[in-house]
Amino acid sequence: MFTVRQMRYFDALATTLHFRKAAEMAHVSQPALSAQIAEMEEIVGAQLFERTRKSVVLSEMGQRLLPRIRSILREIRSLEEIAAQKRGLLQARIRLGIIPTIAPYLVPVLIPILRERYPALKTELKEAVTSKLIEDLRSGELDAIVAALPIEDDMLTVEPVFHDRFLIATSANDNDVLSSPMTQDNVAVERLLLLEEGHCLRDQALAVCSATRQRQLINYGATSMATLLQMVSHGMGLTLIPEIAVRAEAGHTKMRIVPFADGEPRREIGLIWRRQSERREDFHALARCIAESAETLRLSSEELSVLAQ
Amino acid sequence: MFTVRQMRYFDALATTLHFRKAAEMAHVSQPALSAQIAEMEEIVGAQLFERTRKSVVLSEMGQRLLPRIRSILREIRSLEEIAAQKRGLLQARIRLGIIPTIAPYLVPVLIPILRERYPALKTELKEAVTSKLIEDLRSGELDAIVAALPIEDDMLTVEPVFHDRFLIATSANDNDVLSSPMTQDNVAVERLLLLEEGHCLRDQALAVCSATRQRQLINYGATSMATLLQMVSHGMGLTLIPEIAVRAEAGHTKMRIVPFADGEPRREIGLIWRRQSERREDFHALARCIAESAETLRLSSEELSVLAQ
DNA sequence: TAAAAATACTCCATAGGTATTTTAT
DNA sequence: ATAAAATACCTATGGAGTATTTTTA
Repeated sequence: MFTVRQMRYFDALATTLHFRKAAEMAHVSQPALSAQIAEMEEIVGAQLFERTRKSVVLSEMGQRLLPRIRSILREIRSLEEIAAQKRGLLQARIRLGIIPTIAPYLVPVLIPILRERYPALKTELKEAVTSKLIEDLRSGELDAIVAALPIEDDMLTVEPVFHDRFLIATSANDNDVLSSPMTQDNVAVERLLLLEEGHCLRDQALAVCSATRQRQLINYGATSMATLLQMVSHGMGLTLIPEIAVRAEAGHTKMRIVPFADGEPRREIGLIWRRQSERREDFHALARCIAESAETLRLSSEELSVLAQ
Repeated sequence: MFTVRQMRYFDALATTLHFRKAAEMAHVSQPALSAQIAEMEEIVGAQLFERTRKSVVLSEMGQRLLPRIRSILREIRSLEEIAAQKRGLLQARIRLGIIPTIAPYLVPVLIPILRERYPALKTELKEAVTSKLIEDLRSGELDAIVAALPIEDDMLTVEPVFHDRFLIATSANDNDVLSSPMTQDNVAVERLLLLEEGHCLRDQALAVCSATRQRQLINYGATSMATLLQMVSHGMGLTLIPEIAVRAEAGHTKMRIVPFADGEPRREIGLIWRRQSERREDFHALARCIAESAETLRLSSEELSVLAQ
């Protein structure tokens, strides 16, 4: 009979209706997936998918099997979670995804806290943009993710964990911000540097800085906060920096970092997991640790005044 | 995560609570099963079974997993059956178990009928005593079995298919049966030859021949109808022979075969499958073929009078 | 002809088997 | 001492990967 692996591949192919994409989703090569699908068809003695040049569609038999296989995979996932729920909180492995504008700042603080408080916990971390993380979360590749809200997904449960203020980062010899305090309206959009497409922070920055004048944008997407801030410190422009990133990034570069003069633009960071997950308690405990970690990254007014010089 | 195979082994071990027996039930060696259970425990990071010298018991984690795993295995079995239900009747593989006192006579007739009527059908046959067949049927190793009724099992559905008369077989030079026609009461129990323990026909023969005088039994169990009838034809005693066996067995041996003078003792043969099986239509079709096969094995009165000489 | 799936092949990890040891009563 | 499970060790197979061919719109 079918193996669990075969059913996973079947599910992927039924979802994508495309061998290469299904293989990608299943993290295997296309021939590996083809072989397993062929093996399944051999077993039932009938085609599961009808292939033509431009399309792959479920055969009648495939349609009959799909809901059952999905249901089995769901049950297996729930089995995994029950197995993970050892006695007690956070005693098992947790596979956590974190977006790139949080991970490098949060992780060095979070991990020691977890290690001290839950020594039996094994953490596996993955850094990727929100859309990729959500995909992996839904597929069961990850147990939970840390990302910026809002996230709307029927399959997922979202718990807000902390707020992260946006500040403005400019070159240290740039006096604009001192002469005329920056507001969300008067920020020099034509000098605004952004992360590359896909990062939620890029979109948030645009939303904050009255993105009506988007035509004037510098069309260069940095691949990480660190390179973005390198650019800023070399006088190439200015950018939004999340508060949690400041201490790590501002230390070794000559930058001026100031709050907005009007209001407090910020992003809300949440912990997200599959709705049917049986590990709610685990995730709540984890969320508390994350909130604590974020707290330690918050800047005091003394630090802020130094950075604004 | 677990493989289907591992879950099957887990189920077997949770059922038997004995590694060797579980391995037997799963048709693998004991170390193979041990290795897979160890692998599962490695995966969850906890013991699933607590082993002591005299007992294997489910751990707390094992208990938590067991119902889920059973449920997954049930779903997988149902998946198999849906897959087997190709369009149309008997188009798929059918794994059929038949008891040893039927198989050699029925199979040569049944197979050609099936091959002609359902050319797409793949049959896999297994011959074993009823208790073994029921075990394999329940475990999903077989799809259906042919055995003597009654069979009482909540998990199974029984369909009566045909009746099979019992006749008396004696050596050709044995004149007892001619001088005084045999009845179920006067049969010479002290000369009655039987199959070995485990065969239902042995018990039926005893029931037919007023088994009140069981002390006088010859304590020799033949391993098959053929050897039993060899013994009879060599004058070692007499035995009950099912009608379906007569033509095949009486041809090449010097035996006298006569009906009982009183009544018509007989066994009822049925087709049995798992209650939740989705292949009822397949099984009904198969039952019809079996009934037809049995019909062709029935003896005419002419044949009977020849055999009685 | 270009994209997609199938095929060919090689390699390695996994599961299986047999023989043997360890363990607990 | 004995029965049961674990371990050691070897083998075979299944599934993976890369490279390549076949297919069809």
